[in-house]
Order: sequence, then C-alpha cells, then structure tokens
Amino acid sequence: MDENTKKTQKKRERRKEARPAEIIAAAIDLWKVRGFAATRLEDVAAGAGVAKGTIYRYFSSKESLFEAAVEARIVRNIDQADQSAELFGGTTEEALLTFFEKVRREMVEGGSFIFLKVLISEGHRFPELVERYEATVLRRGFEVVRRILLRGVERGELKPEAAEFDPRLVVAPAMMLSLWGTVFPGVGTPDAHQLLRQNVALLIGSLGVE
Amino acid sequence: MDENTKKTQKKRERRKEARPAEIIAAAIDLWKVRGFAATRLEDVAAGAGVAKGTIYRYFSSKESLFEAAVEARIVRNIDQADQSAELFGGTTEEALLTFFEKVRREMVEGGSFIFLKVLISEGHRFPELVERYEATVLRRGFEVVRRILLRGVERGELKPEAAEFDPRLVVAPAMMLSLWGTVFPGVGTPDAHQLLRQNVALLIGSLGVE
DNA sequence: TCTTTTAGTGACTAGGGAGTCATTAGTGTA
DNA sequence: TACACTAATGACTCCCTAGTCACTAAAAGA
Repeated sequence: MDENTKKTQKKRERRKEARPAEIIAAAIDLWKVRGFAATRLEDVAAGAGVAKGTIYRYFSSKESLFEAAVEARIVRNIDQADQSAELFGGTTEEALLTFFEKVRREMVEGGSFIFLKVLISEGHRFPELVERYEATVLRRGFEVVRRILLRGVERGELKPEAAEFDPRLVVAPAMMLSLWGTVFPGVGTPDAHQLLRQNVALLIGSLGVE
Repeated sequence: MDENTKKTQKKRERRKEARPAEIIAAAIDLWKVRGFAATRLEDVAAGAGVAKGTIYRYFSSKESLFEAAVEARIVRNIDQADQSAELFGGTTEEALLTFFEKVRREMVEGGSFIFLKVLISEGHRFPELVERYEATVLRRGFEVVRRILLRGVERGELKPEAAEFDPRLVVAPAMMLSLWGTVFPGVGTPDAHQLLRQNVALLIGSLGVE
C-alpha cells in the first residue's frame, strides 16, 4: 500500500517530543475499532507513521503504552472536571443531565469505553492500573455527583436525604448505557438522550422536594 | 499438579454423553478466575480430566466452546425465569428486590459475568453470539421487569406512568454493580445488598403511589 | 566540514498456544 | 475370543506477534 500519504516529507524525522502523543492517539484510534488485544503494535506503528521499534523507544511494552494512554485521558478528564462550572450553574436537574451527557460523550464519542473494556476483560493482569483508574476516574466522578446532590439540598431542590444518596446508583445507568451501546447495537444507542432524561426524572421524582 | 485426584479409575474412559457438559463446566470455572483469553485449552482439558484433543471431538474451536457454554447458561436462565413465580407473589417492592438479587447472584456467584466480560471485550468477533445473547438474556430480563412494573400498576402500588418506564433503567444499576464488583474491588462488592435496596427505594419513591 | 550523539528502522528471534492427526485402547457385537 | 468401531490421546506443526538489536541517518556542535 502507499505509505506516501504525506507526500513531500523526509522519511525519517526526529521528533522526540511529538512521538509519544502521536503513538498514543494512533493506538486509541485503533483500539476503538479493533480492541486492545486484537490490535498489533505494528498496526499502531503504521498508524502513527513510525516503525515498530520506535514505539519501544518511548514505551517499554504494549501494556505500558496502554497505561500511558489511560494516564493521558485521565489528565484530560481531570481538566474537564475542573472546568465544570457549567455543571454548577443551573438547577440540579440541569446539572445531572449535563453530567450524564458528559459521561456519555466522553465514553462513546471520546472513545474512553475502550479503557473500561480492557479493564473489564483483562484488569486482573494490571491490578495497579485498575486501582489507579478507580481512584482517579470513578471516585472522582462519584465525588462530582455527590457535590451536585449536596448543592441540590442546599438550594432546597432536593430532600435532605439526597445528601446521603449513593452516587454509584446515580452514575450506573449512564455508564451502563454507554457500554451497552458499544456492545449490543440494539440496547444502548438509539435513544440515549431520551433515556438519560428519564433517569434524571426518576432521580428528581424520588429525591426532589414535593 | 497431581492429576491423580480421582484415584482408582481407568485413565481412558469413553463417556461420550458426559464429556461436553464436563468440559463446559471446567471451562467456565477457569474462565471465572483467569478470563477467557488467558485460559489455555490445555488447562480446560486438565480441569475436565481429558486430553486437549478430546475437546476437539466435541467443539470445533475455542470460540465454539464459548458459544456452547453461553448456550448452556442461557437455557439455565430461561428455566430459572420460567419458575419465577416467586417474583410475582408479594409486593412490587419485594419483586424488584428479588429480581435484583437473582441477577446479582447469577452474575457474581453463578459466574455469568464472564460471558458479559467476553462479549464486552471481544463481542465484535462473534456478532451472532452478541445478537443471541441480547435477544435471549437481556431482552428476556427486560421483559420480566416490565411485567413486574405492569403488575405493580394493576395492584395500585405504582403510578400509571410506571407502565411506560424503561426497564433498562431499572436493570442497569444491578448489572453495573455486578460488573464493577468483579473489576474494581472497592466499588462493587462490599455493600451490594444495601445498594440494591436503595435502588428499589429510589424506584418506589419515584414510581410509587403517594 | 567532520564528528558525535541518539532517534529511528525493520529483519529477526523467542515463546506461546490453537488446532491436527497418526496412534492407542475401551466397548459392544459376532 | 476375535473383530470392528470410534472415543481418547498427546506430541507435533503452524502461525502469530511482542519484543530485540545491530544498523542507518538526522541533527547538533566543534
């Protein structure tokens, strides 16, 4: 095939700084469609426009490439969460809906579902990675939800008991939906928005004042 | 390392009828702890007390062994669902709790989570299997939930709108919890009962009459 | 310009496990 | 008891890909 996609360019460029990010990006792109195990490092290399050996200058193994990719995404997630002023502008209802939509978009469109997939199926192989993902992404997400609930109570929109409500129950449907959507075509995708809205209604209906 | 577990016994027995079920049972046991991909067929053979070649008398490939295992479990699930009189004896609250507990037990203790794991991570490799699982297990489960809701409305325990409520939202937390429990030690396991109870309270709080 | 450093290369190796098949031996029948 | 049939065996082949390493050449600097 034609590896002359980028026409006028030296074959060998030394771009120490840019390589890791490019390799990670190529890897995630491929993992999204073929999965982690089924994607060969050689394909990743091709996708990033380097030779296989180059990957090993920056990552000591396929797994450590995966770790680095998770790390990169986690950082992005944290940044996003920090700018979450939008979550705390309007009503509790709006905040929940925005949050769910954020989760769904990051998972499905952003491709983060691939990390979950790998952790789910091969997590026992890298327990420390599972640990970090749990601590950094999941717990952080739960924390955001807890803040939304607390603020709702303060604003008088939620009953006081809502402060004790377990965030895992709030988040589970949004995550499950995203996962289902990438596995079972019929179950998750078609009406995600609709369903998330219904989930918000459920929560407000039970935890809301009146 | 001692394969003399069963002491006084011919090394080679011809038991055409029993083999497939034994092989499937051994396979599921191993998959539960090591995962699908990481379990070698030779280990499965050892677990079933046969040689590797024997597996190929009954299953044409590792994947078809997986399919057969899913099939066996699906049948079991259907049988269970058919005896679900216990689901429809008491109040809606009790029915929901029983159902959630059923799901959790089958997933975690029964080991069905391994099918979900494989479908999630490698589902794209056997689309027809995904299709069948979705149609037979998921949709069936959703149907049971719908029946519970409808009956709740009839009994005057749930608002009429509950009849329109999407079963996926009802089931998602129970499934997510089971999955989390097998991946993230801290997130799913410890207080599953407690959490499922809270989920029932949430549903009743929003969909219940009064 | 020549030299040094190191990013980048890709043919090669090593290891592991799925699937094969010629052989062995239970089991039912004549 | 001898024979035929086929369940069961496990050593072997084959393929696949992660990871290596001796080599190549881009850039920096003397």
